[in-house]
Amino acid sequence: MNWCPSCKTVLANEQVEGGACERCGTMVEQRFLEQWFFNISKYAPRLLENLNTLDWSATTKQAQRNWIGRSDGARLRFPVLDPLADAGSSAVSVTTEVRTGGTNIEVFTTRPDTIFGATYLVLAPEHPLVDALTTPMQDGVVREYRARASKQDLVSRKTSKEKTGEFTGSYAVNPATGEMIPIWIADYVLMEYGTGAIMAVPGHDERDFEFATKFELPIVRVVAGEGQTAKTPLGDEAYVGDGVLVNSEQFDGLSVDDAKVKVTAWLTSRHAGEAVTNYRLHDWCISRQRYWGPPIPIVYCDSCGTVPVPESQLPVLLPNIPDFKPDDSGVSPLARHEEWYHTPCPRCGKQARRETDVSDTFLDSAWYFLRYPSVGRDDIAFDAATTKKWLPVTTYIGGNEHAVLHLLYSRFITMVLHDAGLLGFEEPFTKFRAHGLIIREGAKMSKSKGNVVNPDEYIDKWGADSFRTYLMFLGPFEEGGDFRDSGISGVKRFLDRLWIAVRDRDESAAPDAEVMRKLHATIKKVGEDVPALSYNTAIAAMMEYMNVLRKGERTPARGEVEPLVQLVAPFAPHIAEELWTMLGHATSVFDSRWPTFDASLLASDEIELVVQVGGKTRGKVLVPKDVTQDAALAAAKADPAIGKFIIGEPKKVILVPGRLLNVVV
RNA sequence: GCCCGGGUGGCGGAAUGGUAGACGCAGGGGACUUAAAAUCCCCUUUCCGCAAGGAAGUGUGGGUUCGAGUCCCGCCCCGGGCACCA
Repeated sequence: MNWCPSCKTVLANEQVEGGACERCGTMVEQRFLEQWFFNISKYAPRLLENLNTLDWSATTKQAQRNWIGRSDGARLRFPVLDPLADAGSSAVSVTTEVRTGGTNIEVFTTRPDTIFGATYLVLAPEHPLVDALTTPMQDGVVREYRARASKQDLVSRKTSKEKTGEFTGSYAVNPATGEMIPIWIADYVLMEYGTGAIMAVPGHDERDFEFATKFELPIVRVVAGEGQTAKTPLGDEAYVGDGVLVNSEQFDGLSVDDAKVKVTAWLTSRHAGEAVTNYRLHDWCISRQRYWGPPIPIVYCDSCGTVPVPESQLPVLLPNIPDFKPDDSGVSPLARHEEWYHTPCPRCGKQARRETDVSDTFLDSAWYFLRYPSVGRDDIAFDAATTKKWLPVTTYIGGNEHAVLHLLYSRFITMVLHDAGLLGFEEPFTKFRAHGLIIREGAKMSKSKGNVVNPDEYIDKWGADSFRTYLMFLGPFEEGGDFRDSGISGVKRFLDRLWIAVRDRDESAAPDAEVMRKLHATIKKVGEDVPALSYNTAIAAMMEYMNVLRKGERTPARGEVEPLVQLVAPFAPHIAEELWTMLGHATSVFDSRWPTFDASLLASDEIELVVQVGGKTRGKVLVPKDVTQDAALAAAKADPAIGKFIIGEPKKVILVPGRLLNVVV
C-alpha cells in the first residue's frame, strides 16, 4: 500500500503523483496493510471504450487513456523443469522427454512474436513461486536479494535503472524452442503489473538486453529490420524496430504484426498460452485511516467472518470523540474508541468488531452530482424522476488535475449504479472542458513558488467585476494564460466606459445605422463565442463595439447601449445589474432575454474586395457585394495602385465572393 | 522513450485555406486643462527609403495550392500526461 507518513493514511494509486502524496507532497512509503478496494479494474475496458463517445477535452481523455493503459498481447506458460532432475545442467535441447514439476510460470508479453528469442525468465522478487523455485545452492543469495528489494521503497526501485537480480537455480522450458532457460528474479519486473513475471527477449527489449549483458545471458536475434538478416549482429543495443522474423523456424519471414497473431495462435493450440489484453489500471483503494469520513460499513465477527452492515442499519455514524488525530500505526483513530469499535454481529448477534477505516473523500465527490438535484429528499440518495430530468451533466468545466481522480472515479461509480439499475445513463458528464492554468512569473501558481495571487487584494483595488472579466480576457480559457497586474487596467477602463455610456445615454436620439450594424455583429459574435468558451474574444468584440459606440466621445442612444449591458452581464454581473436598474428596469438583467441579432443588418451593399496579384495582396476595391468576376477584375485594373501589377492577359482569375480577387499573371 | 497540447510584434494574445498581428497592455505624439489625473484622437512587426513606395515576415527545412500561421512530411524547442508497465 501507498502510505503517506504526513497524512498518516494509505492512498490510492491515483493519489500518488511521481511518488509523492497528491495532497501534501510528502514522499509516500510502502506498507503491507489489509484494505478495502473497489474493483474499478474490471471496468477498465468500458472506461476506455466510452472515451470515444465523450465530448471531452483531448488532454483529459488522453490522460485517462494513459492511466488505464491498455496493452494487447498474450499470456504464455513456461513449464518449470523438475529442479531435482535437471538442476545444474547446461542449456541443452530437451524437446523430447521434458520432465516438468507440473508448475508453469505465466508471463504477459506484448511481443509473443519474439518468443524464439526468449532466453530466460524473470520473476518479480515478490512472486509467490520464488520460494519453490529457488534451489538450495541459490537460497542464500535469493533470500538476501528479496530482503533488500522489500526494504527499498517502490519509488527509488522504479526510478533507479541499474539492473540487479539473482539466478534462482531453476529452469523452465521455452514452449517454442523446447530449450531450457534459466529463471531469474530481478526488481525490474514488477509484481503489480501483468503476472509479475516476464519472458526476457534481450535481442529485442532494451531492459532485457541490459540485464542479459550484465549477467552474460544469451542474446538471440529473432527480428531482422531493413537490410538485416538472421546473422546480423545486434551490436550494443536491442533491436526494437519493425521487421520480419528470423531464427523462428516456421515463422521465419513473417512480419512482426503477422507473427504476433500467428505465434499466439500456434501457442494457443499447444495450450501454452492465449491472447489477452492487460490494463495498468489498478483497483481503487478506498480505505483511509482517518476520523473524518463515512465509516466503511463492515463488521468482523469471529463466527461469521466479514459481514456487511445491513441496509437498515446504515449509515454507520461517526462516534463523537475528542482524539480524532491519525497516528503512525496504520490503524484508524476510530479503533481507539472501544464503545464504537465493539458491536454485535449483524448476522449472529455475538460480540464483533467494526471496520475502523473510513472511505476516501474521492468516493464522496464521485457521486455528488447525483445528490445535488435531490438534496430536498432525506429519505433517498437521489430521486429517479429528478435525476432523469437533470442528469447526466450537460457541460462540466474543471481542472485537468482531476483527470485520473475525480473524473475517472465518477465515471466508474456512475457505471456501477447504471449496471445496478439505479441510473439510466452510464456516463456522468457528457461534455467536459478543462480550463487552462494561470501562469504568473513564468510558472503555474503555487504556494511553493510564491507566485500566487490573493484575489481579495485585486477585488479591493479593481472590483470583483474587473477581476473576473480580466481572468476571462487574459487568454484562451482552455489554455490558461499569463496573469499580469498591468493587464487589468484595460478591462477596468472598458467597464468604466460602459458605465459612462449608460449614464450619459441620450434617451431621445435615434440609433445610428452604422453603430447598430456593429452592435448586431457584436451580439452575433458574443453569442457564438460564449458557448465555445472563447471568452477572451467575446470580451474583445465588446471592447471593439465600445470603441465604435464612444468614438470621439459621442453620446450613445439608448438602443445602442442597452443590449451591451445584457451582453456584459455574464462577465461582469454586478455592474450589469446596476446599469440595468439605471436603465429603468424593475427586474433583473438575468431575467431579460439574451439579445437577438438581425442578420439582414449585418450585410452592407458595398464591400471592400481584397485584390491579390499572383497571390500577393496589392490593395482593395469597393464593389457591390454580388459583383461578377469580370466586373471585379475591371475594377481592379482601373485602380492605378493595383492595375500596375496586372501586366498582360491574366492567366487565371479567382474570385472568392465577398472576400477576395486573385489575378494570376 | 511513448502519447497529447503548443511555438505569431516589446508583452498577453486574434485570425471557417483568402488583407497576419483584432482586442488589450506597454511605448511615442497630440487635443482638452493654469497644471495633473481622467477622457478623447493619431502612431507603434522588421528592414530599405525624405517620401511615394518596396521587400521580408507566424520555431526550422521541404512539399501541396492561384493563395499556407492554417493542410502534408522531416527536424528543433517549450508545457503537460505516462513510464523498468514487459
